[in-house]
Amino acid sequence: MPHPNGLPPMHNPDGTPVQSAKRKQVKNACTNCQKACKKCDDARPCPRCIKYGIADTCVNSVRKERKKGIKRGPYKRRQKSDGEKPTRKNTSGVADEQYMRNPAPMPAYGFPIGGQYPQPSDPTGYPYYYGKDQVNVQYPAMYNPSMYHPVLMQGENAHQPSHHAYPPSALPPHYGNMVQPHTSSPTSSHATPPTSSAAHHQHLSPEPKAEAMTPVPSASTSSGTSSSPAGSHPEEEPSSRLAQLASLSADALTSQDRHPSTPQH
DNA sequence: AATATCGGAACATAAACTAG
DNA sequence: TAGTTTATGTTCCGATATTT
Repeated sequence: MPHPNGLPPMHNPDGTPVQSAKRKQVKNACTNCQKACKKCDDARPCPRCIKYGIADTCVNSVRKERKKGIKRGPYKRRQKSDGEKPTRKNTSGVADEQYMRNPAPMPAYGFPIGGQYPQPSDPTGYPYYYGKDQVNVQYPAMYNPSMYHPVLMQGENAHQPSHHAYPPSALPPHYGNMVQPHTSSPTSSHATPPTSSAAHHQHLSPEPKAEAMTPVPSASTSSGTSSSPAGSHPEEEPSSRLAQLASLSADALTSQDRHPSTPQH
Protein backbone atom coordinates (compact mmCIF):
# COMPACT_ATOMS: atom_id res chain seq x y z
CA MET A 1 0.00 0.00 0.00
CA PRO A 2 1.60 3.20 -1.06
CA HIS A 3 1.82 5.74 1.60
CA PRO A 4 -0.44 8.70 1.21
CA ASN A 5 1.58 11.76 0.47
CA GLY A 6 3.94 9.77 -1.64
CA LEU A 7 5.94 8.55 1.26
CA PRO A 8 7.59 5.19 1.20
CA PRO A 9 5.18 2.29 1.07
CA MET A 10 3.90 0.87 4.28
CA HIS A 11 3.74 -2.56 2.75
CA ASN A 12 6.08 -4.60 0.65
CA PRO A 13 5.12 -5.26 -2.94
CA ASP A 14 3.96 -8.71 -1.94
CA GLY A 15 1.50 -7.19 0.43
CA THR A 16 3.29 -8.03 3.61
CA PRO A 17 3.69 -5.12 5.92
CA VAL A 18 7.02 -3.44 5.86
CA GLN A 19 9.11 -4.68 8.74
CA SER A 20 7.94 -2.19 11.23
CA ALA A 21 10.68 0.01 12.46
CA LYS A 22 10.79 0.44 16.14
CA ARG A 23 8.42 2.90 17.50
CA LYS A 24 9.80 6.33 16.99
CA GLN A 25 9.13 8.97 19.52
CA VAL A 26 9.35 12.65 19.13
CA LYS A 27 11.84 14.31 21.36
CA ASN A 28 9.33 16.56 22.86
CA ALA A 29 5.62 16.12 22.71
CA CYS A 30 3.40 19.10 23.06
CA THR A 31 1.62 19.58 26.32
CA ASN A 32 -1.73 18.65 24.86
CA CYS A 33 -0.57 15.36 23.40
CA GLN A 34 1.40 14.64 26.47
CA LYS A 35 -1.60 14.97 28.67
CA ALA A 36 -3.73 12.95 26.38
CA CYS A 37 -1.02 10.33 26.02
CA LYS A 38 -1.30 10.65 22.30
CA LYS A 39 1.13 10.73 19.50
CA CYS A 40 2.65 14.06 18.82
CA ASP A 41 4.83 15.51 16.15
CA ASP A 42 7.83 17.72 15.96
CA ALA A 43 5.85 20.33 14.14
CA ARG A 44 4.18 23.07 16.10
CA PRO A 45 1.33 23.13 16.19
CA CYS A 46 1.17 19.42 15.91
CA PRO A 47 -1.45 17.79 13.71
CA ARG A 48 -3.41 16.56 16.64
CA CYS A 49 -3.75 20.02 18.08
CA ILE A 50 -4.70 21.35 14.70
CA LYS A 51 -7.29 18.66 14.35
CA TYR A 52 -8.83 19.54 17.68
CA GLY A 53 -8.61 23.22 17.11
CA ILE A 54 -6.20 23.87 19.92
CA ALA A 55 -3.25 24.81 17.81
CA ASP A 56 -2.71 27.94 19.78
CA THR A 57 -1.94 25.95 22.88
CA CYS A 58 0.34 23.53 21.16
CA VAL A 59 3.66 24.10 22.81
CA ASN A 60 6.49 21.88 23.79
CA SER A 61 6.24 20.34 27.17
CA VAL A 62 8.91 21.13 29.64
CA ARG A 63 11.24 18.31 30.37
CA LYS A 64 12.53 17.62 33.78
CA GLU A 65 16.21 17.51 34.37
CA ARG A 66 17.66 14.16 35.18
CA LYS A 67 18.88 13.53 38.67
CA LYS A 68 22.58 13.69 39.16
CA GLY A 69 24.93 12.20 41.64
CA ILE A 70 23.19 8.90 42.02
CA LYS A 71 25.76 6.26 42.84
CA ARG A 72 25.54 2.85 41.32
CA GLY A 73 26.98 -0.49 42.09
CA PRO A 74 29.63 -2.00 39.88
CA TYR A 75 28.49 -2.83 36.40
CA LYS A 76 28.24 -6.35 35.22
CA ARG A 77 30.06 -6.75 31.99
CA ARG A 78 28.33 -8.66 29.31
CA GLN A 79 30.40 -11.37 27.78
CA LYS A 80 30.62 -10.94 24.07
CA SER A 81 29.75 -13.84 21.85
CA ASP A 82 32.58 -14.79 19.44
CA GLY A 83 31.49 -13.30 16.19
CA GLU A 84 30.24 -10.20 17.77
CA LYS A 85 32.24 -7.10 17.24
CA PRO A 86 32.08 -4.73 20.11
CA THR A 87 30.98 -1.71 18.27
CA ARG A 88 29.72 1.38 19.87
CA LYS A 89 26.32 1.02 21.37
CA ASN A 90 26.29 -2.55 20.44
CA THR A 91 26.60 -4.57 23.55
CA SER A 92 23.31 -4.02 25.16
CA GLY A 93 20.34 -5.46 23.49
CA VAL A 94 18.49 -2.24 23.61
CA ALA A 95 21.24 -0.15 22.24
CA ASP A 96 21.91 -2.75 19.61
CA GLU A 97 18.37 -2.55 18.39
CA GLN A 98 18.47 1.15 18.54
CA TYR A 99 21.56 1.54 16.51
CA MET A 100 20.67 -1.10 14.01
CA ARG A 101 17.69 0.94 13.20
CA ASN A 102 17.32 2.37 9.80
CA PRO A 103 19.48 5.42 10.11
CA ALA A 104 17.15 7.44 8.00
CA PRO A 105 14.10 7.97 10.14
CA MET A 106 11.16 6.67 8.28
CA PRO A 107 7.91 7.67 9.82
CA ALA A 108 5.41 4.90 10.01
CA TYR A 109 2.90 7.39 8.92
CA GLY A 110 2.47 11.04 8.57
CA PHE A 111 4.93 13.76 8.62
CA PRO A 112 8.22 13.40 6.89
CA ILE A 113 10.98 13.84 9.35
CA GLY A 114 14.13 15.65 8.54
CA GLY A 115 13.27 16.87 5.14
CA GLN A 116 14.22 13.73 3.33
CA TYR A 117 10.83 13.20 1.78
CA PRO A 118 9.06 15.28 -0.74
CA GLN A 119 7.14 18.16 0.57
CA PRO A 120 3.47 18.66 0.25
CA SER A 121 2.98 20.93 -2.65
CA ASP A 122 0.21 22.86 -1.13
CA PRO A 123 1.67 25.06 1.54
CA THR A 124 -1.62 25.67 3.19
CA GLY A 125 -2.70 22.19 3.86
CA TYR A 126 -2.63 18.58 2.86
CA PRO A 127 -3.97 15.26 3.96
CA TYR A 128 -2.03 13.86 6.81
CA TYR A 129 -2.38 10.42 8.23
CA TYR A 130 -2.22 10.60 11.91
CA GLY A 131 -2.31 7.11 13.17
CA LYS A 132 -5.33 5.66 11.54
CA ASP A 133 -6.96 8.98 11.06
CA GLN A 134 -6.60 11.21 8.15
CA VAL A 135 -6.23 14.78 9.20
CA ASN A 136 -6.52 17.44 6.63
CA VAL A 137 -3.99 19.77 8.02
CA GLN A 138 -4.61 23.39 7.44
CA TYR A 139 -1.72 25.41 8.56
CA PRO A 140 -2.57 28.30 10.71
CA ALA A 141 -0.95 31.53 9.82
CA MET A 142 1.78 31.18 12.39
CA TYR A 143 2.85 27.84 11.16
CA ASN A 144 5.47 27.54 8.55
CA PRO A 145 5.14 24.18 6.87
CA SER A 146 8.67 24.24 5.68
CA MET A 147 9.82 23.67 9.21
CA TYR A 148 10.10 20.13 10.33
CA HIS A 149 11.56 20.74 13.68
CA PRO A 150 10.14 22.29 16.73
CA VAL A 151 9.39 25.84 16.03
CA LEU A 152 9.65 28.48 18.61
CA MET A 153 6.62 30.49 18.07
CA GLN A 154 6.70 34.15 18.43
CA GLY A 155 4.42 35.93 20.74
CA GLU A 156 3.06 34.94 24.06
CA ASN A 157 3.54 31.30 23.59
CA ALA A 158 7.14 31.61 22.68
CA HIS A 159 9.16 29.37 24.96
CA GLN A 160 6.43 29.30 27.48
CA PRO A 161 8.75 28.40 30.28
CA SER A 162 6.12 26.49 31.93
CA HIS A 163 2.82 27.16 33.35
CA HIS A 164 1.67 30.60 32.49
CA ALA A 165 1.63 30.62 28.79
CA TYR A 166 -1.69 29.10 28.08
CA PRO A 167 -4.58 29.60 30.36
CA PRO A 168 -7.14 26.85 30.26
CA SER A 169 -9.62 29.37 29.09
CA ALA A 170 -7.85 29.34 25.79
CA LEU A 171 -8.98 25.82 25.23
CA PRO A 172 -12.14 24.49 23.79
CA PRO A 173 -14.55 23.36 26.43
CA HIS A 174 -13.93 19.71 25.90
CA TYR A 175 -10.39 20.25 27.00
CA GLY A 176 -11.52 21.45 30.31
CA ASN A 177 -8.62 22.28 32.52
CA MET A 178 -6.35 20.19 30.43
CA VAL A 179 -3.57 22.61 30.08
CA GLN A 180 -2.54 23.32 33.53
CA PRO A 181 0.99 22.28 33.80
CA HIS A 182 1.94 22.35 37.39
CA THR A 183 -1.42 22.15 38.91
CA SER A 184 -0.99 18.88 40.56
CA SER A 185 -4.25 17.17 40.33
CA PRO A 186 -6.00 17.29 43.62
CA THR A 187 -7.22 13.82 43.12
CA SER A 188 -3.85 12.47 42.55
CA SER A 189 -3.38 9.56 44.79
CA HIS A 190 0.33 10.00 44.46
CA ALA A 191 1.36 11.34 47.76
CA THR A 192 4.95 11.24 46.68
CA PRO A 193 6.46 14.05 44.74
CA PRO A 194 5.95 13.39 41.10
CA THR A 195 8.88 11.71 39.62
CA SER A 196 8.37 11.89 36.01
CA SER A 197 6.77 8.53 35.83
CA ALA A 198 4.58 9.36 38.69
CA ALA A 199 3.81 12.71 37.22
CA HIS A 200 3.20 10.95 34.03
CA HIS A 201 0.43 8.91 35.30
CA GLN A 202 -0.98 11.68 37.17
CA HIS A 203 -1.81 12.49 33.63
CA LEU A 204 -2.45 16.06 34.63
CA SER A 205 -5.78 15.14 33.47
CA PRO A 206 -8.25 17.38 31.77
CA GLU A 207 -10.95 15.50 33.54
CA PRO A 208 -13.07 18.17 35.15
CA LYS A 209 -14.62 15.78 37.58
CA ALA A 210 -11.24 15.40 39.08
CA GLU A 211 -11.40 18.93 40.31
CA ALA A 212 -14.51 18.22 42.23
CA MET A 213 -13.05 15.50 44.28
CA THR A 214 -11.51 15.69 47.67
CA PRO A 215 -8.01 16.93 47.67
CA VAL A 216 -5.37 14.70 49.05
CA PRO A 217 -3.00 16.12 51.62
CA SER A 218 -0.09 17.89 50.17
CA ALA A 219 2.54 15.86 48.49
CA SER A 220 5.25 17.67 50.30
CA THR A 221 4.49 15.92 53.52
CA SER A 222 4.74 12.81 51.63
CA SER A 223 7.35 10.41 52.57
CA GLY A 224 4.67 7.89 52.83
CA THR A 225 2.41 8.82 55.64
CA SER A 226 -0.94 10.19 54.80
CA SER A 227 -3.30 11.21 57.49
CA SER A 228 -6.28 10.64 55.29
CA PRO A 229 -8.26 7.62 56.32
CA ALA A 230 -8.86 6.91 52.71
CA GLY A 231 -5.25 7.37 51.89
CA SER A 232 -4.30 3.99 53.10
CA HIS A 233 -0.84 3.10 52.10
CA PRO A 234 0.37 -0.31 51.23
CA GLU A 235 2.87 -0.21 54.03
CA GLU A 236 0.16 0.51 56.54
CA GLU A 237 -0.61 -2.20 59.03
CA PRO A 238 -3.30 -4.36 57.40
CA SER A 239 -5.15 -5.11 60.59
CA SER A 240 -5.40 -1.47 61.46
CA ARG A 241 -6.72 -0.78 58.01
CA LEU A 242 -9.36 -3.38 58.51
CA ALA A 243 -10.29 -1.84 61.77
CA GLN A 244 -10.50 1.57 60.18
CA LEU A 245 -12.61 0.23 57.42
CA ALA A 246 -14.98 -1.46 59.80
CA SER A 247 -15.29 1.64 61.87
CA LEU A 248 -15.91 3.78 58.85
CA SER A 249 -18.57 1.43 57.60
CA ALA A 250 -20.26 1.42 60.92
CA ASP A 251 -20.18 5.18 61.04
CA ALA A 252 -21.61 5.44 57.61
CA LEU A 253 -24.41 3.08 58.41
CA THR A 254 -25.35 4.79 61.60
CA SER A 255 -25.24 8.21 60.07
CA GLN A 256 -27.37 7.00 57.22
CA ASP A 257 -29.88 5.79 59.69
CA ARG A 258 -29.92 9.15 61.33
CA HIS A 259 -30.16 11.11 58.09
CA PRO A 260 -31.87 8.88 55.61
CA SER A 261 -32.50 11.76 53.26
CA THR A 262 -28.86 12.67 52.96
CA PRO A 263 -27.85 11.78 49.48
CA GLN A 264 -25.21 9.16 49.42
CA HIS A 265 -22.66 9.25 46.75
C1' DA B 1 -19.07 6.63 16.51
C1' DA B 2 -16.22 9.76 18.45
C1' DT B 3 -13.62 11.11 22.07
C1' DA B 4 -11.41 10.76 26.59
C1' DT B 5 -8.87 8.19 30.02
C1' DC B 6 -5.03 5.76 31.58
C1' DG B 7 -1.89 1.41 32.50
C1' DG B 8 2.14 0.13 31.13
C1' DA B 9 5.54 -1.17 27.43
C1' DA B 10 8.68 0.92 24.52
C1' DC B 11 11.72 4.40 23.71
C1' DA B 12 15.41 7.95 24.51
C1' DT B 13 19.28 9.43 26.74
C1' DA B 14 22.06 11.42 30.62
C1' DA B 15 25.06 10.01 33.96
C1' DA B 16 27.81 6.58 36.32
C1' DC B 17 31.04 3.36 35.49
C1' DT B 18 35.10 0.94 33.34
C1' DA B 19 38.70 -0.79 30.20
C1' DG B 20 42.43 0.41 27.63
C1' DT C 1 38.60 9.22 27.66
C1' DA C 2 35.86 6.56 24.58
C1' DG C 3 32.78 3.15 25.08
C1' DT C 4 29.42 0.52 28.07
C1' DT C 5 25.80 -0.03 31.29
C1' DT C 6 21.99 1.34 33.78
C1' DA C 7 18.49 4.33 35.74
C1' DT C 8 15.45 7.89 34.95
C1' DG C 9 12.22 10.35 32.47
C1' DT C 10 9.08 10.61 28.26
C1' DT C 11 6.23 9.04 24.59
C1' DC C 12 2.33 6.88 22.98
C1' DC C 13 -0.08 2.09 22.05
C1' DG C 14 -4.03 -0.04 22.85
C1' DA C 15 -7.77 -1.38 25.90
C1' DT C 16 -11.52 0.52 28.12
C1' DA C 17 -14.80 4.06 29.56
C1' DT C 18 -17.56 7.89 28.61
C1' DT C 19 -19.97 11.11 25.83
C1' DT C 20 -22.47 12.62 21.81
